[in-house]
Amino acid sequence: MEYTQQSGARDSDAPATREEVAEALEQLAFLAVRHLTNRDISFTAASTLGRLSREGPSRLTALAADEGVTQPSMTQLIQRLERQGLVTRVDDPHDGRVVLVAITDAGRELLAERRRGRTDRLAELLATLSPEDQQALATAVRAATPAFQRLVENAARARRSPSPGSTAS
Amino acid sequence: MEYTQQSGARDSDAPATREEVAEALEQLAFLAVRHLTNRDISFTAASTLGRLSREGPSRLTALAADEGVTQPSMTQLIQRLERQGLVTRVDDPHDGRVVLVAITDAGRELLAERRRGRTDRLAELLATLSPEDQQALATAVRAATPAFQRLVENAARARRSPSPGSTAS
DNA sequence: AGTTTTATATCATGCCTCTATATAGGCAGG
DNA sequence: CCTGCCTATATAGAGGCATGATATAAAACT
Repeated sequence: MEYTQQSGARDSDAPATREEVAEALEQLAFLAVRHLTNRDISFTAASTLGRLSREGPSRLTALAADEGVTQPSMTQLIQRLERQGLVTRVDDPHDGRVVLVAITDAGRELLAERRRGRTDRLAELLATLSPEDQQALATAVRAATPAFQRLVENAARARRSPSPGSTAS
Repeated sequence: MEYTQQSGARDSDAPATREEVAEALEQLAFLAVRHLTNRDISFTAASTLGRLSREGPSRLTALAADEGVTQPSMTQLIQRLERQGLVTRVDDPHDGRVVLVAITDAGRELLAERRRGRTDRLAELLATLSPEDQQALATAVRAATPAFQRLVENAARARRSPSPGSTAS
């Protein structure tokens, strides 16, 4: 419908190119991993805990599929988390093969703690910027959030049912 | 990097708060780690290769300090990278203790390949958005880039000389 | 010359993931 | 019922990636 914009020409007033967006995201990934990462548990561990927190008790295989790791990896991860008291495992009375994994209060507390830590560090970083820069970031974030939410949603969907051409290198 | 559901609709005319910016950056970071990460080599390995590419041959201890890992970790990492042909080690004629690590052509090619892969995946993701959303994201990225560059710069500086209150949880 | 500092290597350990394979419960067909 | 298949989870073995403690050798400093 409203595709009046898409011309082939690219002058200095043109919108950011795809490469530009890619560059920004790469820098952000770098920033995130370098300055926002806790080293207490792994990324997959934290992501799994978050999922258990949001979605409730789940099967091992479901978790493995959602997190994009193999089932044995998830078994080991859950064993470690259980050893740390962050999750518990309950047998499913309806199916003797199934183990349901649930987050514990300690697990929730760890999530909250990590979240606080990240937000605090981010606040420290933002505080190093001039008010104008802070304002610019805030405005850009507001403008981008709706589109970005959809992007994240699509990314999650794409992961659940990957298209044939997208092989992770 | 777990993000809980944004509860409560946000007043669309209110300015973005620091928490809002933090939230958005966290989500963005999550997306980047989750959907833009290659699993061929580790983050530290990729980051080290990138540094060697940008800054030329370096000492082991300098690399370890810059990447925030211990010297033995860097020694092992460099050994692996050398085994893979991505870096070479040269003795420093001026100092018999020193080993200078340099990236090889294969290393540069790997970096370029990873970059292409990320950009391609990002292009796939962006293509799932409406033209309006793509436009909104591109504009926001362009507007945020200068401030974000300074944020990254400050973050790197903060890492080199950490302030007393910022302990990684 | 002797001590200390610097640069790197080695060792033992633990996390995290993989592939391949094993066990065990559930479900059908005969 | 029991044989065979599918599904859910566990185990074994291997490798990458990080750690702390310690060793070795070269340089620097008394």
